[in-house]
Amino acid sequence: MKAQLAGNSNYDGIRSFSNDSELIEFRRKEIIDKATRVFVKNGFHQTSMHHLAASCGMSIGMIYHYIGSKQDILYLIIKEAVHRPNDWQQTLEDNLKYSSPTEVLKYLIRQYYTGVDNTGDNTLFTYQETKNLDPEFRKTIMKAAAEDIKAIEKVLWAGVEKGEFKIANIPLMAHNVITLGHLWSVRKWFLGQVCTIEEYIEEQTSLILNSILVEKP
Amino acid sequence: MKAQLAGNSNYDGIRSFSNDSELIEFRRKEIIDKATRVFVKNGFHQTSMHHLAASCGMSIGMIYHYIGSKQDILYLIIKEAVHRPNDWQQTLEDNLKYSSPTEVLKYLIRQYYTGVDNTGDNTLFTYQETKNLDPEFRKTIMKAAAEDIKAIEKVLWAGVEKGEFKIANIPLMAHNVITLGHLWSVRKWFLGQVCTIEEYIEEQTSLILNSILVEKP
Amino acid sequence: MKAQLAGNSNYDGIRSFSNDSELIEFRRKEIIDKATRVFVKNGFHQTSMHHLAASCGMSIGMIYHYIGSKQDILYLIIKEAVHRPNDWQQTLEDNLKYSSPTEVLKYLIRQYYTGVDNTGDNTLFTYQETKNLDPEFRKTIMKAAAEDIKAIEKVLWAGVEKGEFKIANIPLMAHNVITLGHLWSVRKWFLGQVCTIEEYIEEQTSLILNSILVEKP
Amino acid sequence: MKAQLAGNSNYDGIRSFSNDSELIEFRRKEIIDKATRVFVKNGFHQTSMHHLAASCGMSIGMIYHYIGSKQDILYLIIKEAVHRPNDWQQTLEDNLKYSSPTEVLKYLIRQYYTGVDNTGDNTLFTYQETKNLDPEFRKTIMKAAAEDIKAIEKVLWAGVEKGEFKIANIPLMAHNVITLGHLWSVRKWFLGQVCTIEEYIEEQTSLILNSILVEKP
DNA sequence: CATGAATGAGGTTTCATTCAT
DNA sequence: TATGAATGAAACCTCATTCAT
Repeated sequence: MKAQLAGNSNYDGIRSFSNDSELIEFRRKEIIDKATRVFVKNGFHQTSMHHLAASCGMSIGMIYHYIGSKQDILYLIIKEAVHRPNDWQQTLEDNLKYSSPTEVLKYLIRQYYTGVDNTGDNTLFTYQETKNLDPEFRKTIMKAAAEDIKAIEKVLWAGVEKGEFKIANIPLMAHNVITLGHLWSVRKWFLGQVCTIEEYIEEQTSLILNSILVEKP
Repeated sequence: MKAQLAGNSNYDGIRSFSNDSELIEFRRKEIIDKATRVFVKNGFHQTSMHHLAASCGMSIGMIYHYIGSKQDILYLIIKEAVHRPNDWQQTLEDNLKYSSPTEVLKYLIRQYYTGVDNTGDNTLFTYQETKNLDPEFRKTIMKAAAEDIKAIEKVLWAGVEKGEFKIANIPLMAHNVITLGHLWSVRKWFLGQVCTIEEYIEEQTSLILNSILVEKP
Repeated sequence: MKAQLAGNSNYDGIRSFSNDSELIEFRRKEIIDKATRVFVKNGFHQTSMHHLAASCGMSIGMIYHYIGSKQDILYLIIKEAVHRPNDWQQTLEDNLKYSSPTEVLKYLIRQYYTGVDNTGDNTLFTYQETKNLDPEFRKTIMKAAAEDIKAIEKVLWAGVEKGEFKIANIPLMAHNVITLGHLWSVRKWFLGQVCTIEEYIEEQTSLILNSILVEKP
Repeated sequence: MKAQLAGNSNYDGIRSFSNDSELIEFRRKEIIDKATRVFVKNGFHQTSMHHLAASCGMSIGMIYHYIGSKQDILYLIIKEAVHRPNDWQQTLEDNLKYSSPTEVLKYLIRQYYTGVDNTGDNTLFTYQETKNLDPEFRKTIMKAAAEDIKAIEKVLWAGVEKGEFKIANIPLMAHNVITLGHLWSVRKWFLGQVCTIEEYIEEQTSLILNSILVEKP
């Protein structure tokens, strides 16, 4: 394994001084995980790299071996938060073949809301800090967010076509499905007092279905 | 030995160097109004006092005559944003005497959502920056937010008692009423593409009513 | 004198946070003067802003009120070093009307070399640090340097036209006139041991005249 | 208690971790050659060891096996640049026995200037970076530079003694011979536009001879 | 009352050098 | 012998706040 223009490589669009992509991925995961916790707790701007390094149990220099800038960390955190719940999109098509849109929607809501609950405060963080990203990064994030909504729209369309749903504004309703999930994270400080995540999923599912089902339950 | 440390009074919990409370209120309003616009546009941390002073058409020194710190400005902005839509709370009791809960709820939703729309990006700002407040300030803000929900709960209770509504979890539903209003501000970047504020109010009103009305429309 | 978009102004192509152009000029002169001495002594990269501020008897923040970056200081120093000896260019045309090119050339050499001697180590500094400038700045400096040579070319041309001089390559000879002046500064560590500036001027003048005069002295 | 601190020998005044002097010399040559190119292009301070290692096709650790510090590399580069054109000094004595001082001087100028042209930007680099050396190193370099001038002085003296030359200040004239050679490198950006190295040698040779020859050509 | 020049601690980031592998 | 991950001091620069005028 020769020359390779050592150092100053570029992994996943973000500068690194290592060429060992496995190590990069490993260290970045470490950094992102810790940074998420610290940033969510104290805020992005309030957390200094000094403090972050201490929290990571790394030296400052080490962080900058695997990451280009503080901004990049923010980007990676938000990107992960936005992309993680997307896994369900892949199985969506399959599900629609074998189950009724109503069942698929119920299933998706449960999957997505559970995902949001599991990511802890990441979703809240995304809501709060996306605006601090460079425009280019912000665009990427918003596109990813729009895709979530697109996926829900597909299910709603399927339901309308099969005569199960009646919906005035499909994109708006899809948006409601997604953002009512986010709200669990954003307003946990209040909602946690009035219900569990299970109850929340139940209630919000019925809120939505009540509004779109042709044959009311 | 001088008589007294000149200025340095305390108005509304925030330091000022003036003793003329009318002037303090006047200047603070000026500052808050301009600061809201600038902070919402550029973010709290990204805006320097230098930039803020320029945007206010004031000197830095002048701002510090009427305000104790940059944090104080943030607090005053958020306090205003949270309190402004609360006006409707006062007329709520009266309305319930003369109209059906359904009508009152419809009216409140329209009032509240229109208020959110009018405050521009303030609601979004509050979502993003509340965490930057000192804990003491943050508590005050969250209490005010909880009061909004309490007010909606009253209407829902009234509806349940009169047999118009059937609601599994009243606080959760009240929360939905309020936060679906906030979403218009927080997700305007997406929602603005699929509907107007009028349509949004209509759709969300029917979403909620569909779910709670005993006699479906 | 109203608004004026306080702060963050731009004076002479370089950022400043003051709007008082007289003060800017005064402070910048202070900074440049001290910085020249320190940079010449210790080198540009070896001198920290901390050290520079101490040498200026200012705080770091104060320097950054009147200057955009460390680079800007370098630029201003070099610009001054290049522009200062240029004063003679203006009187050049007049001189050529009333005196013989030979006399004018003698006079110019004396003026220019004396100027170089007076600027102390600035010329040396310019030779050493121009490459550290941003390309844009470097271009400006090199253009200014080329103008010096152009001015000397004029005199040589006049001499050739009047039949006083015979020169194979005028730009090269003009270049020699200028750079032999610079050499006094660049190699003072050696030349200072073998002659005074007066003798240097005398010897180099005769070196040049010997080579170009049609009637050898 | 280990036998000896492994490696850590000292070759040519500069630390190395190897004891194989042939290998040291081989590696150092590699390093110096590449470093010269990179430092000349980007500047000493602007080039990181990271970048240098990449340019050398070596690891950082390997460089530090054969060299004590970044400074040491600078010293070795400059030392080489100063010493390389010195080869002619050895044949100088012989030449003076069989040829006239005028011919020897002509020959030396051609040799020296051609040498400067061949070393590319090394001479310029030496001009710019010598000051960055530690005082001790700098002294060594300046002594070597003074020797060049001494060598030229010998030829001039010989010419004066034989009645071929008439020179007011021999060290100054010797200095001119050398530094007019350096100028080709330092001011190539300008001179390259007005003549070739061949023309430059011709013109400068006649500039000098015109001034010192007793019998003008 | 009003100004904005001045401060300097603390922010992010770089990079020469070391050392475990 | 050879590597490059890891370190952390120190660099440049920002900005909330003060205070003399």
